[in-house]
Amino acid sequence: MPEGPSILLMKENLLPFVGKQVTEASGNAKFDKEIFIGQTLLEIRTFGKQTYLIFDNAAIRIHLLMFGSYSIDEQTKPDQSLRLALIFSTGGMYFYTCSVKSVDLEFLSSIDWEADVMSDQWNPAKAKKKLKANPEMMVCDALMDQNIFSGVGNIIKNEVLFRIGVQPESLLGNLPPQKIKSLIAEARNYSFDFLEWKREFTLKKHWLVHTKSTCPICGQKLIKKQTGKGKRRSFYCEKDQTLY
DNA sequence: ATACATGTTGGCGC
DNA sequence: GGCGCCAACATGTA
Repeated sequence: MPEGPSILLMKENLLPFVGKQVTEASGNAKFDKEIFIGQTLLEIRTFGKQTYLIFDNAAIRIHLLMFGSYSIDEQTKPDQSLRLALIFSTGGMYFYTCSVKSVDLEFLSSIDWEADVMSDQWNPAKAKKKLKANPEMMVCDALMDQNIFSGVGNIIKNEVLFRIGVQPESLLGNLPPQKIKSLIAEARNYSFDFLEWKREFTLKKHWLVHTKSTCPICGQKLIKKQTGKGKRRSFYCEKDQTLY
């Protein structure tokens, strides 16, 4: 489920509940669910991989992490994995094996919404500044950094780096300006391609390097390696992706 | 069946 | 106190 585009799709699916009143709240998430009963869901906002269900006095923050999932209108998984269920007169939303907590509305204003690569508020110039401030950082870590590219996950990371022909362990400070530019542009572009492919259930078919073994350009064997401080797996072509 | 994976956090040691 | 590294967690799949 979890990279930014998938979360945007989840939001779309939850949208019919906006304007509706919560009639029941349950699940094993450890926070005061009762206070949301009788409250109207005012808005759903996403920030990268996070989702905020916004009510009058507080918001519920949901993060699917690696294995989280959700369903609508019907509980589809064992009770034990149900973190949160919100029931409305028109149906319900169910969240499983994820991080759920309540945050006050003030918290929302502390979020740097301009860091969300899929947001209308996405600010490429600001991203550029953040990259400039970290010349020693590897580009693979930069892409995964939720303060810089909120919403980007490991799949997007691998595909973006292939698209722009940059080796994952390249240092930001060594990247030529036009590579920085395409890095920022493709982080957003690929996320939207991901969104459309995911919507059509053809995402995997479009992977060029992620989980692949040969380079689609030169046919050479791809390198599979844990890279960066995050030690997340990278798939890349030594020939078609330059180490800066 | 064992290992690994679309992710983050909290705790430990320095 | 702050930083960095790593274990822990959770579930489906190969």
